[in-house]
Parts: sequence; structure tokens; C-alpha cells
Amino acid sequence: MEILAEKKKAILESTLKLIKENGFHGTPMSLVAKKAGVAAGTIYHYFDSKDTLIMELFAYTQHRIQEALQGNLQEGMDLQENFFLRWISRCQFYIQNPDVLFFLEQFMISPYYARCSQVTNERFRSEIMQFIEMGHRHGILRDIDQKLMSIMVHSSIITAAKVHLDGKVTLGDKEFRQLAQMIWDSIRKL
Amino acid sequence: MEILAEKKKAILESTLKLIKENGFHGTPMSLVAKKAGVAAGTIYHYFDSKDTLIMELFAYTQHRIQEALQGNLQEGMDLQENFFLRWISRCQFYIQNPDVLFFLEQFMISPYYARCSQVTNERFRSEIMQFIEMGHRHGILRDIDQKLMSIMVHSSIITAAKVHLDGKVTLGDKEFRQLAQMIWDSIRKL
DNA sequence: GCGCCCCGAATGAACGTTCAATAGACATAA
DNA sequence: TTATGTCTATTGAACGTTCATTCGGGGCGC
Repeated sequence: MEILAEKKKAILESTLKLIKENGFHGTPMSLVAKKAGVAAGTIYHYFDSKDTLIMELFAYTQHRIQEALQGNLQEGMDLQENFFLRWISRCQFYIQNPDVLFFLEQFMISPYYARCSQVTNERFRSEIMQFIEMGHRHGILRDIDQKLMSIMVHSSIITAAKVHLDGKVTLGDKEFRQLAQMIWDSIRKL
Repeated sequence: MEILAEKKKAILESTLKLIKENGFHGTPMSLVAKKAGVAAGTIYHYFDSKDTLIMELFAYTQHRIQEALQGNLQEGMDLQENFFLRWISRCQFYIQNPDVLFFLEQFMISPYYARCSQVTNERFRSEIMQFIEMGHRHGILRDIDQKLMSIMVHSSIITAAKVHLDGKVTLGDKEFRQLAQMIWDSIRKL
């Protein structure tokens, strides 16, 4: 994700926002164009088709997530604190970037997702996976398939963020720590 | 959900299957008609619009879930066993009815879902909620909002079923019990 | 003049929905 | 029994709309 042309970035961001508001299929290219302040044809200068636009949007969001989440780990932190930090900061990232969250949700259950390579598929969960590998090496996590565990953890994060954003239940700092504790207790050996 | 006219049921079932295969918006009414063995116009005899069809499909699946899940609880079962049974049997229901699972997933993140009343919204999670209320009354569950807890539990079930169906990780009996144990440890007081 | 970026009206396909027409079931009247 | 009318179930071609995509052209830097 080098320096993106202004317009290309505008198109990606507009698509992200529109998908959040109108859903995946309630976002015609014409609307994207209008919101991005470009002509319909311009989109096709940067993207082959709507499909490619969406695939690239996935890569783009992955990039944003990784950028936001790296570097909030200090040395010598104990494993539980490390987990809490990762769980809560990712949850807060989704809450602060609801458009990314909504897009990912839609994307992950769409046929597009299946089309990405396994690797691409999982990169956006990588820092969770990384933690789980470490935890296993230390022998403090349950003996459960690591990929499965990372999917379960990630799903808990997404669910919590969604509940918060929907306003179904109001979550404060205390609740986030409680949730992280729940998930932590579900993956560690008791 | 009284005795449904043959055709009405055929339309609902066809829609369910098509949505699983082609996604929510890859299922035009024309395809539904063909698969159900009726003419396009016939659908509109039973449903006002595609929207209503989908809303009724939600009610229909709710009904199927409740029917399948009621009555697998025996008296005098201890709470943990009770939870395991509920968790695993719902997970297995989703695995045996992937079309229901896929539909629910799509439905829950669509604007349709927001349009249902809160009550309708939550009825299909009711037997989980019911368990959590009971657990709280017994004082064995963590002090966390019950609705939140039930959403987290349900999301874990859906995630596990999906992982299994996607073939990302193969889950056998042992794995289901391990997962149920994980979730159990995440909601009970330690 | 060539290449790049950009425009937006035009195109054509796909889709949800409508409707005039048909068929059958059932009842009533002759 | 036959004729007539009514009501519901069903059909599928036709309609109007929406949408992704195309394309001929314009501006601008080199």
C-alpha cells in the first residue's frame, strides 16, 4: 500500500463509508463516485471492476488495522497483560473505525472472502495468531488447534465491538476488561 | 407457522438454499421461482415483496431452530452438563443446517435485522438467554450483563459451526467438548 | 503530438414487480 | 345434469428501474 493517488484513496474511503451505511449491495458505483467527488468513469481508471474495488478495499483495511495495532506492546509484559492489551486495543480499533468493522463482517461472509488466498485471508488476524503461538510455546494455553483458537478470539472481539456500536449494551472500561478476562480464561489452562 | 401451503414452503426452502449458495443478493426472484418450481408471479401471491419474503424466512428459520432445540433437556441435570448440551446441540444444529446458519449470518448483519422488533430479534437466542438467567439465579455465572453474555455465547457457537463447515479446522466430538468447556469457563465464576 | 488523468452521458443487462389471461374448484340456479 | 358465476391459484411475458461498465472526448504536462 504505497502512496495512493489522492483519488484512489478517496474512492476506497468513500466505498468503506457507504458500505457501512447502506450495506454491501446498497452501494452503487454511482454513489461511490459522487461521494468520492469523481466521475463514474474515473473509478474504472483505478479499478478493473466493482469486484476488484472490493478486493482491494479488503487489502486496504488490513493495512489500516496492522498499522494501528503494531507498536502497542512493551517488552517484559506478562502474558495475560499482553493478551488484554491486544484484545482491548483491537476491540477499540473496531469501535473507533466502525466502517472497517462493518466492511470486514460483510466481506468475511461473502463469496469474495473465499476467493482470497489463505494467506491473505488470515493476515488481518496475524497479531492475534502470533500471540497464541507464543502462549502455546510457553505452555500456558489449552491444547486446542491454534488457528481455531485465533478465530474464536477474533470473533469475540468483533462481537463485543458490534454490541457496543449497536448500543445494545453500553460498554465502559470495566466491561472491556471483564470481557478480555472472560476470553483469557477461555483460552488459558486453568 | 401453521400448515404452510406446499408452494409457500417450497419458496421459503428454495430461497434458503439459494442464499446459502449465492449469497443474499445473488438470489434473484427469478432463480427462486425456478428452484421452487413455480412462476415468478406466484411468489407475489404469497409474499408482498422480496423484503417480506426475507423477513418471513427469518421467522421460518427461527421456528425451525426452536423446534429442533426444545426437548433435549432432562430434569436434574447439573448446570455445566446443561450448558454443554445446549451449546453442542445448537452448534450441531447449525452444522446440520448450514443453509439456516448462512442465512442467519447474512440476516443479522443486514438492515433487515434492525427492522425487526427487539423481541423478534432475540427470540431465536431465547433458550440460551433462558439458561443464562437460570445460571445467574444460581449465582454461578460472572457478573456481566445477561444480554451481552448470551450474545457472546451465541457468537461462539456460530463461529465454531462456521469453522467446521468451512473445513478450516476439522472438529470432532472431542473438539466440540473442548470448545463448550472453553466457553463454559468464560462465563462461570472461577 | 503523445500519454495520462479525468469526465459523464450512453449502453445494455439484470432485476423486482405487475398484470391480463387461464385453469380449476366450488357453489348456486335453472 | 348443465349452465353460470365467483373466487383463488397460477402463469410468464412485459415493464420500468437500477446498476455496472464503456467510450468518445477534453484538458494538461512534456
